[in-house]
This record gives sequence, C-alpha cells and structure tokens, in this order.
Amino acid sequence: MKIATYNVNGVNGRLPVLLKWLKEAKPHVVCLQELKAPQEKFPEQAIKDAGYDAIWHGQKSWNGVAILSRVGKPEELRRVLPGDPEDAHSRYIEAIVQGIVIGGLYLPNGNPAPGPKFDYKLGWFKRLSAHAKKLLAQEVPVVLAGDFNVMPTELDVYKPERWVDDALFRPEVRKAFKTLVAQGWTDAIRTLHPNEKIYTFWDYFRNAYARDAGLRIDHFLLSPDLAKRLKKCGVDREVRGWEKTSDHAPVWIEIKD
DNA sequence: ATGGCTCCATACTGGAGA
Repeated sequence: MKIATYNVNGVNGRLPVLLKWLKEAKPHVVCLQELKAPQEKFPEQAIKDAGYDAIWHGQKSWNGVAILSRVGKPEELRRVLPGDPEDAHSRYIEAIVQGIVIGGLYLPNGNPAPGPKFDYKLGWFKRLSAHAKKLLAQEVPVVLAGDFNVMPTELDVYKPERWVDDALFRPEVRKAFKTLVAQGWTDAIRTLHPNEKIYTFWDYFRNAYARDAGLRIDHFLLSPDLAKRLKKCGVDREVRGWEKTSDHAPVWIEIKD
C-alpha cells in the first residue's frame, strides 16, 4: 500500500495539480494539509471522480486537513488533537484504512519565535506526543503523516546556519521531534535514506526550487510493526516544478500489504 | 537585515506561510 502526504497550500487553488498528481502517482491513501477552505468548500465531487473517498476538517482561510483513500472510505476516529478544547485550528484528523491507523497532521509553523505562536507550536507538539504515546500503547499499526514544520537535523536544511533562530529549526523544536520519535517511532524517510539530502519544501521566494534551497519538513512516523513492513519511500519533487504548484512536494511511502 | 512569492478574504490591501 502506498501512503502519501501533501501540503497542497489551498485545495481549490491547487485542484488541477492535485488531480494530475493523483492520476500519475496513484497513492492508495493521501493525507492533505493546508486545505485553506471551509468545510463546505472542499472539492468532494472532483476527488470522488478521481476515485477517492475522503474525510476532511476544513477551516476558513487557514489550515485544514483531509484523508483520501481509494481502498475503502476512511473510518474516522477523531478530527481534533486531544488536550485543548480552546484550540480551534483544523490541524489533525485520524482514521482507519485497511487496518492501519492514519493520523494526518499539520503542526503549527510557530514563527515568529519566541512569542505566542511559538508557544502554541510547542504546546501542540506536547499534545501530539501525549496522543502518539497512547496510540503506540494500543499496539496497532499507526502512521503519523504530514507537515511537521520541523527539520529534524542539519542534513534536512539547505543552509542550517541561516535557520537556527527559526521556529522550524530551533533547538526546542528539534528536541520535541526527537523526543517524540524516541517513544518508538520510525522516521520512514530518514531510516531508508540515512545520509541523503532530501527536501520536501522549497520556498516560493528567490528561485528556491531551482537552487534546491529546500527543507525536509514533511514526515512519516511509523509504529514498530508498521516499520517492519516499510518497503520504499520517495518525494515527487518534479510536482514542485509544475505550473501553479504548492511550495511543498508530495511525499510517499510503500508498505507491504 | 531585508525582501523576495503565493495563498485566501470579499479587496485594490493585509495576514500567514516557512
């Protein structure tokens, strides 16, 4: 089974690119982030016509996450990350597909740091870790997939020294990611390609894609049993070069059935 | 140190992204 994650940066503005990519890449399951659309404006029919059932949690203007599947409708488990009833952002959605728990997430950016946005990011990370721990304790196959807005190590940034004070790379955030992984998760991309420079995002500014000035911030974390089934992974980086494209590229893993 | 680009809202500009 092929599972993908793609921060689309506007699901309606991105619809032609998304549909073209779905047709070419044929993932079985897709986690989408940054829908930037209210619940009722999700392009349900176009995605259905492409062969995918979907569940989504929209929000006006910002955020928004979805899970798409062409191997049975995602059976929704939750659409909110537990731990803060005041948190109104649509950043987490979770479902079972083919016996695998899929947690689709869009971790807050957190800039500028320090400040309230950075505090929100660290708090969100803490809630994610608490929830992730509970998922691991259930001993079922789980994948946490999405835009974590963290470059885990210096290998994941084109110019690390430029990013040390940024909310995506500050020590607290890298530590939060490391602590989460240490619960027993496997960073799928980095595990299969331990020394390779791999990026999933390139800024719209300054010709970043052509210069390969990228970041690796979209990740898959696998539970132990699922990690054993990991076959391969990749970044569809050519999609980043398409017309009217997102600043992220789709990322995918393949799991033994 | 700054600004470069692109999205959305209901707009001729501003907030957010990373």
